[in-house]
Amino acid sequence: MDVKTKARYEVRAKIVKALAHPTRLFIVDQLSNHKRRVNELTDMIGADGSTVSKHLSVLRNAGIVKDEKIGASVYYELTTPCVLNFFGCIEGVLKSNAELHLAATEHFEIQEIK
Amino acid sequence: MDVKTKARYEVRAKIVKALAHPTRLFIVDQLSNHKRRVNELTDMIGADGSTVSKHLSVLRNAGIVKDEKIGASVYYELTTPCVLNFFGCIEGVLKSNAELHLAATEHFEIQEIK
DNA sequence: TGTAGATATGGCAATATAGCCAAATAACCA
DNA sequence: TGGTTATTTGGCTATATTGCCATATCTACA
Repeated sequence: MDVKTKARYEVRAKIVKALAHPTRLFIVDQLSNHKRRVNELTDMIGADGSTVSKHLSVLRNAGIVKDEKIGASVYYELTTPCVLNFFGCIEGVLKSNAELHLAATEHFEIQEIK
Repeated sequence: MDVKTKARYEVRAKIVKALAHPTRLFIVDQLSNHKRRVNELTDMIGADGSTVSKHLSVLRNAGIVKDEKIGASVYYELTTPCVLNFFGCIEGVLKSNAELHLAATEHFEIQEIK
């Protein structure tokens, strides 16, 4: 893999990596409809404020969310609704996994009966 | 976030995490058209065979690829073409990042001229 | 059977990530 | 100004991930 190709995949991996955490997926999901204050997100998540703040900065560095300061609060919103497509993609994989698992289970049962 | 919701996001994060590496994105891309032998992938990637094998097992554990042994070789293929949608999603974020960056640059230049 | 080729696994060191606490910064208001 | 709230940052430890080497496993085939 040449240097240029490698760089290409690294840029893309950075974005995927930013989404690769349950809390950050939750945040993206919550931002799909409304802007939210850090505070609101912290309450929903139930983690330390500093932890949530760091997750938000990972998302911001990847360009997935942007922030806007209003008064003492900081509001976060999705940079582009595109990311929501990720959820559809994930569901697709989950669905196919479920089907495979079901098939495997059925196969196992048939073997048991034999 | 209650236990059930948390579990829900953890399952999804596991799949995203499996894709969150440049080499693994490359592999998925390569598998989008053909099945490939481990050997072929190793040659294309230019890493140690054991390294590639471990990346493949990460993808397999997440249900993203499946393997089939034919003779002495193991062929890998995508479990579902769904994952290819990920690339479209990523490009969407990259595009929006590029636009933001452009806008930020323009804004900076205007300020400089003032 | 023995040897070669293809793949997977165990183990290890380097590095990255996560989450908490404490402290810094910023905005608001009495 | 001083206190209060909202958010971020620094620092630390625990844990996870990566990638290489050496080694094991499996298949083919001489």
